[in-house]
Amino acid sequence: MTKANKKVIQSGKGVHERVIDASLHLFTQQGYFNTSVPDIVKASNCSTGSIYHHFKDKEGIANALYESLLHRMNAVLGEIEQQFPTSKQRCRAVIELLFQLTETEPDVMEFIIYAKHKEFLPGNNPICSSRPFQKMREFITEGIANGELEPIDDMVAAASIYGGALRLIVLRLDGVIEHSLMDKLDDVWKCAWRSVAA
Amino acid sequence: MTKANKKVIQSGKGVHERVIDASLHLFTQQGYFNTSVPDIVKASNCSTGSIYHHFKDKEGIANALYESLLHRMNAVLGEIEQQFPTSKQRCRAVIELLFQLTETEPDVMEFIIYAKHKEFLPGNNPICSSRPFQKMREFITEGIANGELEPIDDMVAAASIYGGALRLIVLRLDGVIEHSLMDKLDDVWKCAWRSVAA
DNA sequence: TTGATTAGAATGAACGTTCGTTTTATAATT
DNA sequence: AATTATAAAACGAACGTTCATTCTAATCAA
Repeated sequence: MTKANKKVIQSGKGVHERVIDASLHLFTQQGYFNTSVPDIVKASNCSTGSIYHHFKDKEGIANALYESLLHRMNAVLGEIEQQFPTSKQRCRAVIELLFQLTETEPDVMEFIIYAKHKEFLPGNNPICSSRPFQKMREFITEGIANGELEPIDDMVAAASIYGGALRLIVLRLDGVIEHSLMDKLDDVWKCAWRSVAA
Repeated sequence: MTKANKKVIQSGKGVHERVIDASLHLFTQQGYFNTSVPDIVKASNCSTGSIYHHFKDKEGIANALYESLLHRMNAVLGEIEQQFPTSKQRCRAVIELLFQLTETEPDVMEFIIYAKHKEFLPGNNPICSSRPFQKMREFITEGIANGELEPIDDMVAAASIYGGALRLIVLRLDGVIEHSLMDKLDDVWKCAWRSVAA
């Protein structure tokens, strides 16, 4: 890697957790292939041998990281499913979750969005980039099945909203459009969302 | 790389062009870091020395590839600017260009979208993923400046449409949502676009 | 012949991984 | 309670491999 990446994980946690934390940070900051195992060693405050005691190989770290985030994400999605009875409420909750994540845990969000990309993780893990969106589609499909949502228009509208949320996240991360315009778009999408799901 | 990637560039072209062609294909197929220089040697039917005679290093190949695509893209955008006088027409043309590219030259499109990602190209080249979108914003800004477009609503709407186009491309590439739904979304966006830019 | 281009073997640095050892934690025995 | 025994975990130097790059010889074009 290029320059010093000072963020060193505190030593209260165990090796597994420290490596996962460090990897999430390094992989999202520099990418998988730009992050060497020695980099992870330094950032996690663990030794090489210790890491290879807990993980099969470098790819194993990435997989464990993915599992960890998927697990967390599934837990949150499960809560949403429990807490909200209707499909509309659930969809809204997922969108709000995504909005919230972009602000509170950008690393996680970037991982969710980009993890599928060929050079972010070795191998193909199509699911990992789209878990919340998969769930979203489930909600929509169920809602249509039990008559909560109208078959065509609502589906398109909801999918449109969900697409909008994704777009917002992608663009915000990429810095393609500036923040003031982004805020206006936020309003547009929220307004559209309200009209569909209110 | 892992398996044989049979696509070999024809020998009618020169070294520079063959390497660029092969790199575009390999980088978009496998990614920059998964593509070794020997891979490029095989795919381009050039020798190692020949490649290093024409390019400074591997990163130089990626940069030249980027320059090449940027050049082509600027040419097309220039034509659009010449051909269409109004901002609305120009914006529409850019979107149509993007739609068209996803079908005729998926490699180029994938490059435009993903080139900025940390692991696709070394270094940061913020411009390269967003050239058409930059131009789009120019058109919008100009349109507002000379009164062609209404300051607030049209800007948001147009940006929304352009975001939609981007979203379509991203999602189609990722296969996140299936094609039938995608077609419906296409209709939604085209309809929205018509109402704004007609 | 001379300079530019091509060729591919040689090189050295960097990487992921392994391995023998040491340390720490837990259990068993006296 | 003190000592020994056993296992798990941590360590980091060393290894083999791969990669980008260089180098020297061969080839082509003028």
